[in-house]
Amino acid sequence: MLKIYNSLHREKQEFVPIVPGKVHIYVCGMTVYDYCHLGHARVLVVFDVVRRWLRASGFDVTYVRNITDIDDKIIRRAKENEESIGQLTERFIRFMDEDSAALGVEKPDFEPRATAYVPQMLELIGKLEANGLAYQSSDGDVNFSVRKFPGYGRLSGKSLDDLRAGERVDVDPSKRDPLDFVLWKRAREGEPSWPSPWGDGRPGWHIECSAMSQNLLGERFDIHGGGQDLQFPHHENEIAQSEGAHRCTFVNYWMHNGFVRVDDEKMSKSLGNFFTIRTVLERYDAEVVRFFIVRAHYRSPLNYSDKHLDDARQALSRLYTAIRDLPAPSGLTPDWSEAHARRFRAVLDDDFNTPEACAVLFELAAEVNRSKSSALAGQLRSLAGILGFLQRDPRAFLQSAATGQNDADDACAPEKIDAMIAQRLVAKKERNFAEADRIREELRSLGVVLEDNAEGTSWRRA
RNA sequence: GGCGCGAUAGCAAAGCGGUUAUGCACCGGAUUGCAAAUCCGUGUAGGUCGGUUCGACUCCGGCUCGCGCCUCCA
Repeated sequence: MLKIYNSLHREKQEFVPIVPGKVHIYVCGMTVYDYCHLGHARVLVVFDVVRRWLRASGFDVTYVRNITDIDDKIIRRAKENEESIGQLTERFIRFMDEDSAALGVEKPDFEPRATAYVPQMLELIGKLEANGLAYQSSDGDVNFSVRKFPGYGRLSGKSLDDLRAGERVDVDPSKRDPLDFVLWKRAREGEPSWPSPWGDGRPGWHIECSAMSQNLLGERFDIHGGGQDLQFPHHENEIAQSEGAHRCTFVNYWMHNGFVRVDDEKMSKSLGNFFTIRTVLERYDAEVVRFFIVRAHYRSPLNYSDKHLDDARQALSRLYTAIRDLPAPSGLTPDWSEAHARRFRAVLDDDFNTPEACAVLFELAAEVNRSKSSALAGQLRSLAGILGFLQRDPRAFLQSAATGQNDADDACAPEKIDAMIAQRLVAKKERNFAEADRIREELRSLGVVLEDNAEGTSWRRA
């Protein structure tokens, strides 16, 4: 029985899908005007794991992750770059696809783009107006009237009056309440716009997700996810819009992943302390980055540093080492009756406890090392596969370049390493251990570790 | 100011009212020509002050410190 921590109720709840056997998930994706950073990597990976686990649990999952391809920052960036909005967004969508593929994140079933759903947004705004929840202000924008929606603030645990007291932005005098948010922005010179009953303009940010989720998943669906920073105001506003228009519960389970931090501060664009995924991938294996993310609980903060990634690499190496010399094809289905698999299932069913699931994998790895059992090695591989790792050829992983190293570097090329191993073997046969050790030390200084065993000598990168 | 989250060993990170988390690092032993890998084993915890309890890292309260949201943000 799966339990999910529901942000809406601040407690773990038994997961009951709306339609038995089916799960509909919507996750807020990226605004595509720049490279994805590690914070984005975390949302991508966290909900990829959620999706994989639901599927492994037998659910038929429909997973939607949207793309915001029109907003203030996109317009500004395109102007700065002197390119069209389409050129800018297409490029960063491609980069996002590359980054997520590298991290082992499966493509969502649907990746709706905001610009393709403007008619649906207008329809939704029309409903809100008809329900007395939207009004056009004197400056032409259409706003949502938060005071008219009784449940406003429930998800974020805020009351309108508390929010008011903490007001930190200049009040827009055209709004009836300072917290009213824009549904439709009137057209401005030099900005893209669409025709609408309220005049030419473009959509506000929040209305996108309400329109796209409704069109792809229905007026009510199972799980809505996103980063913690979207809880307020974005998700609060989505609830107000969707429930205000349809008069029914919008989402049953709200899930929010914790932030990635740098030096105990949130990694964000505004703070300028972010690392892009591709920068990190220049120095670390993508699977290591994924493992680093999965090893922490999705709701906890995750501190980024080279040291932590080095640690993750060592840990993942242990798992790959366990299956290195045993025939364990990838792509197997776990034997769910086996003890480790049962524990693995139990901990993931408890609000996706991936750190505990990793602990189970390490215990299983120790068992594999003791027993040399191919069946257990296959079990290890198939369980790890559910979390999206341990599917590569173990040698390929262990011999892949570690931090700051490069396969193209002559001294580190595999052929060169093999040649030196052959030389060392000759020295060993002649019982010239001084020479054998010298060669081993030379490789060691190049970051290559030799391991002698019954079958011969194998190597890996430190 | 309002609302919320957290404080676990050298580092990272979980569960749990009493019995080994786990990984990295470290130490001892086995193994090895010596190593590495692996196995066996030891050690290192639970911010602070109280309370509940036969018993608390785990529940409750105060305090201290840190973080987040309240403005765009995954």
